[in-house]
Amino acid sequence: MSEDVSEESKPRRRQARGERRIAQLLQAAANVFCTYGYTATSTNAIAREASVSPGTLYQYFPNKEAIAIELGERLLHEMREAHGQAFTPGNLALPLPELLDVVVDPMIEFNCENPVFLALMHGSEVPGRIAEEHDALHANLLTSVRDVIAHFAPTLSPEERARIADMTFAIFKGGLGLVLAAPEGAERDATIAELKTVLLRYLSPLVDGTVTTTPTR
Amino acid sequence: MSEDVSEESKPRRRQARGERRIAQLLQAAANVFCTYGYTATSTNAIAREASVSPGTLYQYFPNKEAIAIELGERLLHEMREAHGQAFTPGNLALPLPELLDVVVDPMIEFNCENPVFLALMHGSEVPGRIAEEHDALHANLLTSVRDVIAHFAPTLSPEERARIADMTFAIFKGGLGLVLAAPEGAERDATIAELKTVLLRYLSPLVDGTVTTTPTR
DNA sequence: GGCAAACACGAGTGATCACTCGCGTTTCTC
DNA sequence: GAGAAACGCGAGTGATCACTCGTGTTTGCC
Repeated sequence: MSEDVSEESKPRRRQARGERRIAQLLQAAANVFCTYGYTATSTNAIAREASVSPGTLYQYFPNKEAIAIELGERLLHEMREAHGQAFTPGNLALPLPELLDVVVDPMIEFNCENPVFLALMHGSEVPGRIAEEHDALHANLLTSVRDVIAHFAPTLSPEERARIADMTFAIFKGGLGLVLAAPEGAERDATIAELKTVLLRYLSPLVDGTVTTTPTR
Repeated sequence: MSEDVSEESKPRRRQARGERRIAQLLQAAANVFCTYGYTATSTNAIAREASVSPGTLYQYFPNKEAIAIELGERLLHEMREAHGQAFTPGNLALPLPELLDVVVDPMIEFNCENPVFLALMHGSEVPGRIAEEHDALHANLLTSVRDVIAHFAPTLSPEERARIADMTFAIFKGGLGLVLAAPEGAERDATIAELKTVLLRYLSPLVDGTVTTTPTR
């Protein structure tokens, strides 16, 4: 109450060693979450992966959920940085194929380098807090996609735009799973190209002014 | 060894009441698996959902995994029945839009009526046995899709066909999630129609004899 | 009706998990 | 270099879970 603290009510001073331990523990948690999922992962397993005692783990995190939350928040922060520039208004002037590159590539790269992100954000087994933040991110991304669609196809009704945005994002998520499953290298690149082909064929008719009815017939 | 049994080594005679209990327990298991996921579901919770004591549950299933396996096998069996006729050679003669209807509709209907199927087959938290059977089904479906693609686009290389089949299936899975998330009724129907539009726009160029390079430009 | 077997129960059991505590070590501050 | 505080440890604790067992009830069969 009357304390003079800058950030929180608990003025816990961290040493450099502590920060390193936290990073090490989060990295270990990411590994085991990735392999076994959140629920099936024990805190002792995280500590073991980090070559640290259970007591040490609990010096930095009050409980198991807090580990996932901190990990999720850091990933979310990185994610926002990585994709934040993708939807800048300047990119709206790009033609569709180039816009797809600009938006899809950083998203895929992020998920390739942080596979735990999908593992954490996906299951219904994750703690409520993570799910909430994921929903918020999801909603943000959907809004951006809707805006892009509104820019390319202003004549569509809001319902149709929403449906197309949902579908576009669902396609991306499905393709992202394929990309992550593919071995790195030429095969992964080909899968990424294929995903862009899908999106392009789906969205191209909108740009050309056509309505949503069946094309090429 | 020397016993005269018709089906298994344990000639356990089931009464009608027992069969009813099994169905009741599997239904209860489906409900809780759907809500909380396999790992986070306790056997006591399943018994409680079925209004039955834990001891009764273990009279019919040797362990928790066996419940999921039996449930999975029954679903897999239903699924094979539901989709078995979809890929019959006769349907190959259909034009693409009608073929899509014939294949996609029963698949979606099955998953709408058995949402636990996706829940069980999806997570990396499921017991190994379920994952194996799911992989087998997945491989079967992919082979069927590959065959259809080979029929419509015989000039493509096997690698390209495999990639396109993978992508087609990934799109379907992504769209299926959307369909299940949509409220039943007009909105769900519209989502299904949109999913078919995606698949049609993606696959149409193959039928027209075009190669995989970017279209409409 | 009477016997055997299937069915049903629910308190109990051992294992495992998230989490704690007391104590020893390292690092910071003066 | 001395005191304080952060760090580190790992055996321990209570809760929960998968699963069992002894006992009582219902059902099928003669």
